[in-house]
Amino acid sequence: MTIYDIAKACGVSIATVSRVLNGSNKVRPKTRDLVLAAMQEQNYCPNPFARGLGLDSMKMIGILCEDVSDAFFAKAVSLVEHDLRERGLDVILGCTGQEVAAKKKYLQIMLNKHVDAIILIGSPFRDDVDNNQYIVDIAKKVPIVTINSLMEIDNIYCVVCDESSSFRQSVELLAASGHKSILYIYDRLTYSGQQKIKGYRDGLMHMGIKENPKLIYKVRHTFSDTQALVTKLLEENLPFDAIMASEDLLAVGAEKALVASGRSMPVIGCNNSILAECSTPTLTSIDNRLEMLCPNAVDMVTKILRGEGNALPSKSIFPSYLVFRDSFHPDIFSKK
Amino acid sequence: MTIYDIAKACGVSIATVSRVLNGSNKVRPKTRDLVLAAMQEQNYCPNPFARGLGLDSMKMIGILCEDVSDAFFAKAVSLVEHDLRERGLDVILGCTGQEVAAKKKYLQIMLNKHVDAIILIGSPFRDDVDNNQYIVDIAKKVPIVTINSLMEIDNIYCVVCDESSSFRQSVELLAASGHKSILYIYDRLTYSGQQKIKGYRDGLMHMGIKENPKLIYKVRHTFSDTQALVTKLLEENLPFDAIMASEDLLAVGAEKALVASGRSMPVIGCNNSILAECSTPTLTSIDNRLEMLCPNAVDMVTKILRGEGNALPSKSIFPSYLVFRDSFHPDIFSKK
DNA sequence: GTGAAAGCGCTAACAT
DNA sequence: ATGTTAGCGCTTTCAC
Repeated sequence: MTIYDIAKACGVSIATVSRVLNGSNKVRPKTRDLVLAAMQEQNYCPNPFARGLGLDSMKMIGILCEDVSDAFFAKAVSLVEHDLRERGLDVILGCTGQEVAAKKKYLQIMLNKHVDAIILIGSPFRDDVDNNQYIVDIAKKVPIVTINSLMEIDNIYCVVCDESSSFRQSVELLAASGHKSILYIYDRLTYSGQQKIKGYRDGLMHMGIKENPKLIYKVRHTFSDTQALVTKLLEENLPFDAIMASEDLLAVGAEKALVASGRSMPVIGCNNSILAECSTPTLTSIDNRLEMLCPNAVDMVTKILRGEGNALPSKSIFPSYLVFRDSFHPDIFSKK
Repeated sequence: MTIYDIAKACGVSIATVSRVLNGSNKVRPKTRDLVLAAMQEQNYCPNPFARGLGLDSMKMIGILCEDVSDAFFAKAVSLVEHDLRERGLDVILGCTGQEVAAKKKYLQIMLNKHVDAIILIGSPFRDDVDNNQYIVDIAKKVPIVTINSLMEIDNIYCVVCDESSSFRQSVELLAASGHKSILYIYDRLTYSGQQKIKGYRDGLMHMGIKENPKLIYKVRHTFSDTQALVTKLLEENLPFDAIMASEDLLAVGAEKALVASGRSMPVIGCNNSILAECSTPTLTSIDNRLEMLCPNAVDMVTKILRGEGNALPSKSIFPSYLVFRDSFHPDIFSKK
């Protein structure tokens, strides 16, 4: 079933069929209806490869993230996919893992597949000169929209959440309620990771608290490692009276350690994920607004594809906010 | 950069270039090396659309699931993507949601995109005659491999986990340790959902326990609804002394209700997800072996694409197993 | 073993 | 408003 069959059936040329296919207005309504009817009847569907060949586009958007099995990325992919689909855009998914080499490979794969645009979720590159150069080159060939990652590169549009301010606010609320020795646990210093710790430090500074390097720990991105760490710190009697973590997963590990040791203190996580709801106590968490970032990113993509890229902000910053649950509430956790 | 450029640079015809591109053996090694070198040097990469047009294949596999933001689907997608990628196959992702109409639409989209195969994760269709007919038709046009869904349809290969037996085993272990009034909470009766409840019932029967319909509840796929339900049942003094749930998410909700009410009894979930590790108490859960199912499914896809489909089992069944954690251990939970 | 040439199904410039 | 035709970049007969 090709354009030729439809043309023949309607007694018109393939050009006319192609026109109605592409919604050209240079076709008489009556003819259009005729063609449309034939398409309907014969259940015609244009060959995407042929179309791709001609237009150099198959209306596919590459989505790259480190790991869809992670709740944060999974949610982002889900939101993005939904919105892209609504606009008739298909999603080709790549899970890069954390290695820079693999990420480059994936970008190249997307490029080779001639995707119309790439949405990068999370911070895929370090700020090494080399790596930046690489992505600069890619961005020259295909528009890139990043979600929660910031880079000042031509043809790259960044949609980020200002997590920093909520981290800062958290510190301030904790300090205001008497908790000034705040353990900070993080796993990685991606763009987002840097913003978070910056917020933590800003908060300390603003409250006139001197940063204590012994209260800052880097762990692997696992629940159990964090649990083990906090358990150890508690045993060592490291003096801290609150815990903040860069991710819910880590925060939950910390909570487990607290519960096991019979201790209690405020804990604040980030991502406002299902883990925050399920954990015990339920976890106060920073919501980084994927529900806003993702649609916004998709919106940018569609505008870029319409050629309206130059009317778009290179950075869009959304506010984050704190969702209070049992692990910390500003009212109830004041030290007496 | 096209095949013509390479041909010109090597002083051969495009046919020869095409041959080395496709690994034909009808080309002299020396010529091959020449062409290969030129490709390397000029950084040539074949246009996938043109290739697609000729071969009617872009080496893309459609992956369909209801919702990647769900931990179970996310894990499956992650595993499948990884293995497909290893074989040079790309993933085009579709999140269908639960409505049958949407699922049909997505299948059609994949068909229209001329994917080489479709991997269906979870049970997408009910067993209505109509719906089956629909997927029968699709399966005639593109091979389908399902993960954790069973349908006896030509050209559909099913890779499933026998969750039933672990549900049965769970009931038996519970009963053996004195817990014979087992609350069963489920959200949906997909293929997998049916197997699970069947296992529950088989277990009861095997242990000579009469099934009590008042102990079986259907809830929405949310943590909080389950929590609310169990809280209510506890308040009503419904007599049950253990809880099984079709999913970890529900089981965690049940645990929350128990903890809040100060009660304690065995709880068993399913999926062995991160939730099972993070919850309090940690959740005994049934592992449905995605790590085995997914690679197996991908393996089938590659074989089908090589034309070895007829040498493949139409159903592959993997065993599940119980992972014991704090919420139930056969040794420690015996009623005295 | 290699080349010439005919498609694959569509888009778009050009002609009418 | 509609038709003709030349590509798009590759695969694949069919000759040689």
